Amino acid sequence: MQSRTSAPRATGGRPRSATADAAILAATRAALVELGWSKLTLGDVATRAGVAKTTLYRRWAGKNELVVDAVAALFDELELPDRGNLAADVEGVVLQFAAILARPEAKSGLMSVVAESIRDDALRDRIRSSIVERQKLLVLEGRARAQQRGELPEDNDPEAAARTADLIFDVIAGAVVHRALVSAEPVDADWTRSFTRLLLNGLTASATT
Amino acid sequence: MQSRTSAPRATGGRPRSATADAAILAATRAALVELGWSKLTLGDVATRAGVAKTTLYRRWAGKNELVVDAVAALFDELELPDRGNLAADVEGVVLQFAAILARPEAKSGLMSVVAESIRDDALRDRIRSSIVERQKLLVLEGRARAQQRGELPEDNDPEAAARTADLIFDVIAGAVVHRALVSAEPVDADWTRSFTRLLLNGLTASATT
Amino acid sequence: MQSRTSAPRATGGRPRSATADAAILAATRAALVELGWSKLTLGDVATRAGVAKTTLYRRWAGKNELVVDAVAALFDELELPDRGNLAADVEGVVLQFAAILARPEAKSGLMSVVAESIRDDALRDRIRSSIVERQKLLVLEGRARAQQRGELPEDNDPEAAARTADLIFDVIAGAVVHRALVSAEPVDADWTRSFTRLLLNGLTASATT
Amino acid sequence: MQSRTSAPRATGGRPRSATADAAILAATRAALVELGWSKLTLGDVATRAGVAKTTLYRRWAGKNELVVDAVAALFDELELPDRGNLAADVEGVVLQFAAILARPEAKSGLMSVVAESIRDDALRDRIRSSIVERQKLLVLEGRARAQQRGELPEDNDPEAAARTADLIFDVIAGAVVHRALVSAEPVDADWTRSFTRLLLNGLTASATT
DNA sequence: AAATAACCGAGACGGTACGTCATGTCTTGTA
DNA sequence: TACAAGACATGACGTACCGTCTCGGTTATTT
Repeated sequence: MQSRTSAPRATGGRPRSATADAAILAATRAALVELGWSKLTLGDVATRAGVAKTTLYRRWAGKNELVVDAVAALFDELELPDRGNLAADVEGVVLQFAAILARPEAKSGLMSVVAESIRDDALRDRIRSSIVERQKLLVLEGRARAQQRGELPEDNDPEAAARTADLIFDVIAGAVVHRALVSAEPVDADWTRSFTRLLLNGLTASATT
Repeated sequence: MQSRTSAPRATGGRPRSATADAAILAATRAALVELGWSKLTLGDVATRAGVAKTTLYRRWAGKNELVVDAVAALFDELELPDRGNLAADVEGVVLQFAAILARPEAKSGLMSVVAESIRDDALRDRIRSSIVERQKLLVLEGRARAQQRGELPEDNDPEAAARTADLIFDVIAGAVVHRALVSAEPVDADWTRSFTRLLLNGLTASATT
Repeated sequence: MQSRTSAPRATGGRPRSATADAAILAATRAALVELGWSKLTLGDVATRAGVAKTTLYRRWAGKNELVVDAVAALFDELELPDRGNLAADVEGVVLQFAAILARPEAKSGLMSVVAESIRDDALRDRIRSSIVERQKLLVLEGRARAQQRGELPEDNDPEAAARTADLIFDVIAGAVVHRALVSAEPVDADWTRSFTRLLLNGLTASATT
Repeated sequence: MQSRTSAPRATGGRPRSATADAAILAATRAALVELGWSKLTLGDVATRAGVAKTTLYRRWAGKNELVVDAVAALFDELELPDRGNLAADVEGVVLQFAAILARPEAKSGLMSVVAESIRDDALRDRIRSSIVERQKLLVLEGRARAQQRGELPEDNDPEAAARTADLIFDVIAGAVVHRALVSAEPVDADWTRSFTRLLLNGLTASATT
């Protein structure tokens, strides 16, 4: 969502085309759907967006950064409406997450940038800040809401609470991604219900153990 | 683990060098460590292996297939020694899996080929048969062992049992991979214990629900 | 002498390097001398010229076209100074032609492109327009001059005159090339005088026959 | 016409297949017609001849030598029947030579091997002995016959006679080849008659000059 | 209004890797 | 020992993209 050069133009000169960014990101997603990550070329994206290749390089450092931004936009729609109880909230976020993962532009792009991020710390940070943290916030928000409802106990030890939140996040995100992209099976209502039951039972039982 | 052309040479002609395969896979892993997936080139692998590029293309269709085979070999060492009880068994396999994922050749390779497999069904099958199914067998084996010990009830409904096994597998593999590669946090004894407690509590509680 | 894309760039974009063409053709001739046609590679020419291989392919379709242009440049120096009489003119052009053929870059290149042109009409046209026609013009010019001097009769039948010119041209060019490249004997003053006497005697005698 | 290893097999072992040589040369000519010199590959020739590539390399050093032999066989049929007078003899040999040059296997092969021979003395000797000298003999034979008939004077100076024969040979062969392969015009009866008149008039006039 | 400055399109540039092909050598098993 | 089959190391092929650069031209702000 953020162009490479975060600092706004200091002084005079022609301002950057406002529409170009959106066109480029849309073109990137379209190219991801048609070609997939590995066949996607920046020249092709530029052509699709009706933009010169140089314009593209002026705003993003490379393919990775561009695709992160293009995919991150898909996660803007993630939110956590209050469905009344913790189980329903979890099922809601799982299904929402799965719905995004089902879209081919997310499928093709997400795993590829994660793969690249393994050897590129800057890219990992970019992914974390624009995609992962946004998901994690939902977990924290859901827990706070459940604590307000009395479904979960208050945090006595903040550090332990953070560790638990990380664990839960890895379990949710990991399981859904693995189901959707590795096992390539649908994340449907049945699976979601079973998974949620497993997770919440584990949580409440662990809390008392 | 398996070259592209599985059928052995029918008739005459010089047989394929037996040592070449191993040299190529080793060179591929070395290149993965040094360069990562995206910078790895087949020409470089050929040079490292002391082999002609054509020899490489004669045996694998491309980079993806080669890397799958090279990475799959890492998972050969996965096994499930009987540690006496279910929790210990789960912790054992999680740590073992995490140990493999911690190796840079696995890190770089695994996610990349999974990302590519999204648009390539043949590749997905190859990954499934040579990597994923091998992991899943451990889950099934662990469950059978736990049932023998009386830690888990016998399967009444085989179909439901299969669904549950799939769920557990996605949760274990997904959580470990997400922790290790996305969150980039260590899968240490602490985390493993917490995760295992969550999983097993969830399982036993869900079974009675 | 002429790059593949004769039309100059219509609109914007970086202009083609002006010096590249000359550098490439010179490098081609140097490589012809050192390596000969069959060992000459475009990659090597590109390296010698300090130019990328793609630049080379952007301007010429392949080895044949490049070598034709490189060799054709050698024939730019062909001219027909007025030596006062027909015999001297013929001897002059024969010796000039032979001097070019004696240069190793011409030797290696000319026969090879002619050989290739047998199966490639476009190449034949290229050779004709940039090499052969230039030689033929000298024959026509020499005849016109001889007619002005009264050494040859005026043309009554233009068509017959054209046929005769073609014949003379094939005889001169063919004999010189065959002597120089097939027989591999020197085209020196003696041979040239004998050949010219044979040709001119044949011409004048035939005209009256 | 001659395999590389002229010495017959000295001792035991499986004898060379007698039919293989002929099959290979025929396959070479067929490939020349279909593909031309530059696209012809030894592997393809071997396949066409139903022969292993190694067999081919055992008998010829490479593409050049093979093609020379294959093309040379075409010139076996050159002969000089006595047509009664010198002009008819010359026209006969010109037309015969042109008929061979009109065959696509000769067109494609001859110029190419000549081009290669420029940088390869061994190849030049091979061409000379198996192709060029055979043509030159016809010139000498024709002259002897004309001298017997009284159409040409006897040789007083043998060295001068040899020089003249060389000149005539270069003129005939060069003109015909240039007409056929460079100008790409037909060597028909008209052209042959004109050329012969030019040549013989030049010869007789020069002799008296 | 003029000058300045950064943007824009187009496209050529030096490179790198691709996947294929041909060369000439070698290793098999069969005759 | 020669043969057919075919794998092998080597290295050129022509193509596609990479990321950079050089153009001529186009907006904006600053003087």
